[in-house]
Amino acid sequence: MKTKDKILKEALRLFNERGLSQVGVREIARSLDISVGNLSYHFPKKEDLIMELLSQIRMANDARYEEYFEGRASLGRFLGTFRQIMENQYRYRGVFLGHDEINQVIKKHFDYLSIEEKRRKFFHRIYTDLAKAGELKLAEGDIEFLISFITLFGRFWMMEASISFTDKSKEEIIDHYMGLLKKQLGLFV
Amino acid sequence: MKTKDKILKEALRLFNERGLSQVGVREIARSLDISVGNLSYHFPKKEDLIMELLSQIRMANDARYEEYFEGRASLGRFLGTFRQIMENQYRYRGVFLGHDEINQVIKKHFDYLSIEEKRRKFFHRIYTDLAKAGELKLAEGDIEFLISFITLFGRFWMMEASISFTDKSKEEIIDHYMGLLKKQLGLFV
DNA sequence: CAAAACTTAGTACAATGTACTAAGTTTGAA
DNA sequence: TTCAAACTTAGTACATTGTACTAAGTTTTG
Repeated sequence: MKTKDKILKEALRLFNERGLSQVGVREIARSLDISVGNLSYHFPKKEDLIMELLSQIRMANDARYEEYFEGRASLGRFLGTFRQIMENQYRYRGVFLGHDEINQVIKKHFDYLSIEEKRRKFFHRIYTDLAKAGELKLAEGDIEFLISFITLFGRFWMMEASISFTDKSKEEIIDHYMGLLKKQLGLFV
Repeated sequence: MKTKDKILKEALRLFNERGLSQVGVREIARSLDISVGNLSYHFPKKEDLIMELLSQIRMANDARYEEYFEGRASLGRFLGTFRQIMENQYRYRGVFLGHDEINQVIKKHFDYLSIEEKRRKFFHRIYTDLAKAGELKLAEGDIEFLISFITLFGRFWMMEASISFTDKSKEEIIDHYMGLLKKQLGLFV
């Protein structure tokens, strides 16, 4: 294997282990028994390394989608494709994960599992009450689904916004995401 | 205002401006015209500062939820509460945002808006085809909703997993999130 | 009034990303 | 085979970062 590929492979391994920001170029070089100068020859900046990994993900994902479009449209096929995408993302998880100080700080200082537990109970109560009051019609499993939805949603809507809506105002952004939440809950009215 | 509060306020302002990892303790001190030693007296570690801000968010949010629980259960009231939560999160967005190298790298090197556009068209086609094939029953606005959902979902399921499911295997994690996606799409079958 | 709380300026250290040099080695095309 | 390009090495250097400490002052408060 070419040194360049070795670097990419080992870097991804280390990123998956500890996260993007926790792995320095010196460590990647040390782990491969090559010099920093060598690594620097192939990837002058850490960014270049990350970019290469990102390109690999994109190419792999694009290939999956193209495969999908070649066949007939079916829910089963789509779900299969999406699962492959997820597997692929997981393979490169280090590129996406652990690069955030914040979650590390939270995990270090808060009893995060109990916060999670509390949050679940919170929403469970909210949805149960709404069902009792006749505001929502919830079947078996719906509550768990809605809890998962709002957990993911509440945690990441703002990151999503910072990526997708760079030029929108606070009000527009919040309106947009409130619209999503309303629509989602509206499916159970 | 006490110095401690001044520090918190200015730190948040800078974090909101450029993101957690882009603002150093020296800059916060300089910006306030106080010494690093002084800042260090109040917050020995940057983490301590972040923790304080996080606590403020939590307290504010908890207060909103408690208010909600004091009144009667209604969808409208819940949505109102959630909007307040979102406003609050937005106020502290710097603590959550921009702390990730990855999005900065992506935005710097890729034409991100066109990728976004392409992704939307991708999913638009997928859902339209599925509707035509009779696999999904989609009314006005449903497609936009599903696109927004899968965009958020596909981007953040893994981060969510890294927070919520620390002990689960890859297969279990992917199964769980595939379950959510199936359930969501199942609502339109 | 005295102690506690606060503030200052300054130093220090290890780690990081980045950048460069001068020298060798390997490899592939003419 | 030859020779230039591609690759690899070890080492140096620099600015920036989080973190930690000191010794000295000032302000606040019980």
